[in-house]
Amino acid sequence: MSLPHAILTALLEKPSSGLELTRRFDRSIGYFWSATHQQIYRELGRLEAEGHIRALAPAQPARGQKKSYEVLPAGRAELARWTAAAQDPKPHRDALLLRLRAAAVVGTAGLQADLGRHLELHRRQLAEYEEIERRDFPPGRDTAEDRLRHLVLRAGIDLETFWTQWLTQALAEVAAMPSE
Amino acid sequence: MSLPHAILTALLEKPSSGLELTRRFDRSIGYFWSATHQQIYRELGRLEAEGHIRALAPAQPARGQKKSYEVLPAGRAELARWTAAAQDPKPHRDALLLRLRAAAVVGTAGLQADLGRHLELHRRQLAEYEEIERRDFPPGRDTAEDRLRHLVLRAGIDLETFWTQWLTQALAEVAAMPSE
DNA sequence: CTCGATTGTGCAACTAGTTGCACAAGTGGC
DNA sequence: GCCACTTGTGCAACTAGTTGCACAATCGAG
Repeated sequence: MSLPHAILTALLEKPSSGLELTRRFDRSIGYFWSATHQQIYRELGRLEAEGHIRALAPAQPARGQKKSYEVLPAGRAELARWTAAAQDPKPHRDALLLRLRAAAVVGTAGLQADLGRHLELHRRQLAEYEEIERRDFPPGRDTAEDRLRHLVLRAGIDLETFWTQWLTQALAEVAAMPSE
Repeated sequence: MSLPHAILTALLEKPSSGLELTRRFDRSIGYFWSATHQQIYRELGRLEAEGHIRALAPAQPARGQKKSYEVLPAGRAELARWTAAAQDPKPHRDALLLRLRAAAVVGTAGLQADLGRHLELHRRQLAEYEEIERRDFPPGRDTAEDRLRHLVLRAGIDLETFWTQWLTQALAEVAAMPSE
């Protein structure tokens, strides 16, 4: 139940419209929370109904027009409450690890190509995060907020680094046992 | 849509009853796929209806009794098909990273305790995986299946290692900015 | 000026996973 | 003998996330 809180965080960092939020969720926010535009619009509606956010009146109201939202005090309070509350980690599920384990039983035929594709995807993601790091966290800036945000980005970078290494090794293993 | 395939993999490794599966999902299978007993029973029913698995007749049939399942050829074929099929990685969501990012905006008050709790949980999980590694993968054994399964376990170990390190660092950062 | 592509917003239906409960059968203590 | 506890199985309702579609406004090319 964290999508509303992800949206509150994003809106506190910068008031945005649904589409702007969608873009930010695809970019930097994506490394700890992802959401489609449909989810986001639905949730914006709920948050507004609950009085946690409100739409900023556009210059000339018209249909099909950008609506920007800002967080109300009640929304900020809810986010602070949620952030401080104890929460159990969600169990993880990783289809790729499962497939490798399955391959130990039914054979590795056909697996290699997709492992390579995943490796490439993770490499690209890693490059993107490193680009964000260069742009948003140049050496020198050192406020408390920056250090926290940088720490979160580092998690994204280190995880992608791990996956590229692991997939490289997995590919080598699978290549060494042709189709079994 | 991978729970059925997780169950097929587990049953191929060793035919089991619903409860035995539940236990195995809580233990070693848990590091790449988790499921509750309710999910497992529901899915066993579906897999049986589809002709992918079948119940082994118990010695003396009675209600409320263990039913063991084994995989049929159709089930094995379906698992092989799924393993080889290209699949896009699922977007990840991590509430803890989100909370840290939120804390950069609304303050870190109250966060420290839960970070410590998570660190402890990951330490324990790590210890458990390392125990499994010692027990199931002693040096020397080297079949193809073993190498694949060991690789999967290594992913679990390395990820837990990463999280313990990251959380240690996060705790240090948060401690250095008291309540903000 | 107009038609097709893009931008921006949104509903509806579906799927997967979670939570809460129920109930039968066996097991150990008193 | 019976009551509380554990084991094993399962249904039903709910929640979160995904997929598929729709439709208005705007913008750029011919």
